[in-house]
Amino acid sequence: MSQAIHFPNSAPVSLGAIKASCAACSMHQLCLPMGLDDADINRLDQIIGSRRRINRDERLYAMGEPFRSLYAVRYGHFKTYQINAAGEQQITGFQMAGELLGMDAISGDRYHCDAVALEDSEVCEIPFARLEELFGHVPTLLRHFHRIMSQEITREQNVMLLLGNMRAEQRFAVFLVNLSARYAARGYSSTEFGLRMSREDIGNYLGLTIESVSRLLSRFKKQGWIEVDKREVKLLDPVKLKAIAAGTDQCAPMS
Amino acid sequence: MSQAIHFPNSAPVSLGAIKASCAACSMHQLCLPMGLDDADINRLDQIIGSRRRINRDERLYAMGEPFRSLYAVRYGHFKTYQINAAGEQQITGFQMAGELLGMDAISGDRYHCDAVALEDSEVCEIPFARLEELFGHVPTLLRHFHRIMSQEITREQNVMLLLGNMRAEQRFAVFLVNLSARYAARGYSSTEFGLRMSREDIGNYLGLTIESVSRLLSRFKKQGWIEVDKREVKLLDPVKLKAIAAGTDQCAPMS
DNA sequence: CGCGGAATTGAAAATACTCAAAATTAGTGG
DNA sequence: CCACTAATTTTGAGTATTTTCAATTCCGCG
Repeated sequence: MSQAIHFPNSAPVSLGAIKASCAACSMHQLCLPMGLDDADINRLDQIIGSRRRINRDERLYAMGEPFRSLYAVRYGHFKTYQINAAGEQQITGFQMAGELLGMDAISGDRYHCDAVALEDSEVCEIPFARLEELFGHVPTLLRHFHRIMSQEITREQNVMLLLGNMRAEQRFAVFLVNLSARYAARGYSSTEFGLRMSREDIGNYLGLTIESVSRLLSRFKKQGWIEVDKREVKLLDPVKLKAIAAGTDQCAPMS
Repeated sequence: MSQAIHFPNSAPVSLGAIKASCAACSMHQLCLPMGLDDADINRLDQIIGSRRRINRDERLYAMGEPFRSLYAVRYGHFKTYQINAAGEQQITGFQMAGELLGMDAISGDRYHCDAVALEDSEVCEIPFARLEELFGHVPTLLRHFHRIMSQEITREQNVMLLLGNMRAEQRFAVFLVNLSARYAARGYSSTEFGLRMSREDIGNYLGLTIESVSRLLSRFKKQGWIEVDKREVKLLDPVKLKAIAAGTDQCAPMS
């Protein structure tokens, strides 16, 4: 935890000023440069700031800080959460490599949530003012940026559906299936992965208590749908899990 | 309810091809043209399609339909909702004059939810392809568009917080206070307004049953916080309601 | 006047929460 | 590498909030 302290005025120099390169990045098919030709990728590269390393439990940005940059996750995992007046906290998402952070800040010039690394991670800083300049010259980039923002809107609508209409079992199945699909898209196993977040984080995200999450995990294990060892998870019956997640599962849920 | 029937293939011709005019629209300070100078408003006017009248219970667009246009509400109210594989429905928002519909469709070229009028309403059609062209010429417009999308993201994050962390009483207070603020911003009374949506819609939006909403309404009335007559609501103690909504209310909630 | 959708109210039931304690795991320093 | 401590997770029992089911009531409209 020694690096949990913030140095608001110190430049992010952990790795020197290593420029990020979209062209060379393994995530460029999922991230902002998706669909750009080489020339345009180079233009994007030129505006992208340095990489920045964020250690586990460190904050990338905090609610209320002035907004200057979006961040693309290079590797590692983040969580973003909101806190209201009463101190109630809601995790609004878990982000992994290739995903963009900070889009909720554009409207108010300040970040609207906190972003914290779940493990040692690295991000590319994307100064938003320069990105806006580039939009005028690279229409493809602008179009793709709109898609990404729109995707974030639909992602959140799906979470609203989850929180508003689903019971605990279904919520948890949706959570597992969603992680599975995202790892698959990144070339990782869709059936075996480590949960980067605590049970508490999962519960907060799903609108459940930590105890409920723990019970769910035990029950899914007992049913033979998953295997769990600490934070390592193995999906033994992905079809069943998908059915539960979709709400099309026939079998009555039992204790 | 005679208008509850849908005419999917009938052209929206109710008012002929009346062009919308942002400059003359009372909502232009809240809507897309916010902050544009007269010259730029004119350019926007030129691309904006005809007004379109949508009667109560009619659909403006349906999930899966190809996306071509955003819509700005001129007057009236809409609800947008999502349906998943199992037929579970979640209302993702209620939109009123000056608000934009369809931003969730940009990512996939198809609308991701249904939009239905809660009362006889009118929208301006904004062909998205032409709007994109205009972005290249009117940076102020582009910047404002990004703000609007970003605002939608934060709005949804707030709903996530509501659905994930709040009990029924607080959810309902948030709902009332939010409507109040939005009417105030439009020059209407912040303490007296009609609910355009059914109890069922409210419940669906807030992740509660219709019975719970009804009980909440009765309880708030009994406490002297509001007056209710059918769908007309009067906020008698806005301070108290705001405190409950913020979660900073001191008094223990009682039955 | 009567029908039908919408809303209210009551009682019973269920799901998930709270509180409490035990077990496991991770982190730290010797 | 081990021991110790703190943090996280699991499990159990009892409780509370909200849902479900059922029965009215209210209202708009033909």
